[in-house]
Formats: sequence, C-alpha cells, structure tokens
Amino acid sequence: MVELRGERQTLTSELAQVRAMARELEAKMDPDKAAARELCRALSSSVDRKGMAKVRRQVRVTSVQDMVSLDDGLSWRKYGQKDILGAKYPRAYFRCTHRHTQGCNATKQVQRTDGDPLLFDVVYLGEHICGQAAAAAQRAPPLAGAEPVPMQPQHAGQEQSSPPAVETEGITHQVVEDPMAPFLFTSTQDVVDGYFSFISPANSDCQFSSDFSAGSAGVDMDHEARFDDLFLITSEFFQPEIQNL
DNA sequence: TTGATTTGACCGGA
DNA sequence: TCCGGTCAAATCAA
Repeated sequence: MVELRGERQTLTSELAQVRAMARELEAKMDPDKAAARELCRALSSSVDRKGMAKVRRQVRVTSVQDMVSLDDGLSWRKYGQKDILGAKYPRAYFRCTHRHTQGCNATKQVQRTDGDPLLFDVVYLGEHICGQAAAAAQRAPPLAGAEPVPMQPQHAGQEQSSPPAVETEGITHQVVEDPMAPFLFTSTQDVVDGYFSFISPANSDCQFSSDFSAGSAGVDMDHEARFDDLFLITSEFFQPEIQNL
C-alpha cells in the first residue's frame, strides 16, 4: 500500500514535470510555429489525468416530453444533478449501469441549452469497457476508415454513426469534431469548448510516431534538446501502454 | 424486493 | 472561497 502510494506519487510528479516542460516549451516557441505550439498543448493535455476521452454532441428532441430521444441505446444510471452557474437548466450526471459489475467508467452529462429548450448538450466522458459497448458497436459498426475510438456513443442504438450532423425522427445529433486531426499520438479528438480534448494514455489509444522530427513539426532546432528530454520522459511513462498495444 | 432516481452533503481543483 | 462533480441516504416505481 505504501509502495503503491509511492509509485503513484512518482507518476504524478513525472506527469507534472512533463506537463510543465510542455508548457515551458510552448511559451518559448516562435508564435509563427502554430503546429509546434499546438503539439505542445496536445502533449500537455494528453498527460493531464483529467484528459479523458470526451465527446460532445447536441441532441434535439421533438418536444419537451420527448426525453426518449436522448436514449443512446446504452444503459445509464443517473447519479446526480447540479445547477450550473449562469445556466438556466440543471446538468444531469449519468454513469454506466455496469460501473460496479464490470468496472465501466463511462459517464455522460446532459444539459438543456439556454437558448433552445429542445436542444440538449450531451457530453460523453470515458470509455465503455462493459459488454453493452460491444453489443452497441455490433448493432451499428463503425464506418470504414473510422478510428478505433474507445468511446463511440454514435455506435449505439438509434444514434447514427455519421455524418457529424444526422437527423432521424426529429432527433439531431451534432457530433462536434475537429477537421484538423493534427497530431501524431492520438487518433481522436473533439473540439470541446474551444480546446482539443485528447484520448488519455489510459485509453491505450495513444502512440508515438517514431519518425517524428522537430523539423517536420516546425520546431526551432534550439528546442530540439528540450523535445528530446520531453519525449524521453514521456516515452518512459507510456512504455507499458505501448507494450500492451 | 430490487433497482433507479432524487437531492443535500461532501470533496477537490482553480 | 466558489463551483463542478460525485457520493450516499432516502424515496420511488415496477
């Protein structure tokens, strides 16, 4: 137990170190090198423990009573509701029904938008590792070329797999996605509130590209050593994940 | 009786 | 200190 705590502290401090280095690097980066700065930001957020898989979508219902439309085919259990500052309607918190039986940590947040009472903001967090995720994926397999995203709520039940905005029976699902898909070590990201959210290392969806070079990312060469440092530490941290791939 | 929902309390991060 | 997220006891519904 003490040992575990020690390891956890080490991991935490190493993560903090990587994050700090990424930020420092970003600060020193030439403002023109947007790609490199984005990379630093991505690196910083990817090691952030809060950086879970996050998918945001908007769901329109046909009437105020039409809450069935919010059903995504997966079984959720409501565990809380909260009034949000500045928001007209409370936010509801759901987690996977199989959280305890199968250790599924997927959660979602549903909030009615202020402007349109028929429009709901639905934010999916985490990855479904329970059986129903596979069943849902079978019902609606991913499109060709679709990424092997751990959390794919659009695979579920009545919800559509694509395109980003699909309307069925009065339901509009708008999956907010970023067209840039810029970085090497993540296959999926969504624009959430104006920033990229990345699949965390814990989702095993993270891999480094060995042919990455500072030059190709538009990074000044005098930052190369810093990058080397950063990647050395990060690679060490992700090593078990990489081996599991 | 069992599983889901409600709601006030609690906790941690900024 | 405030606010968002989660917990857990009480309550409800099938």
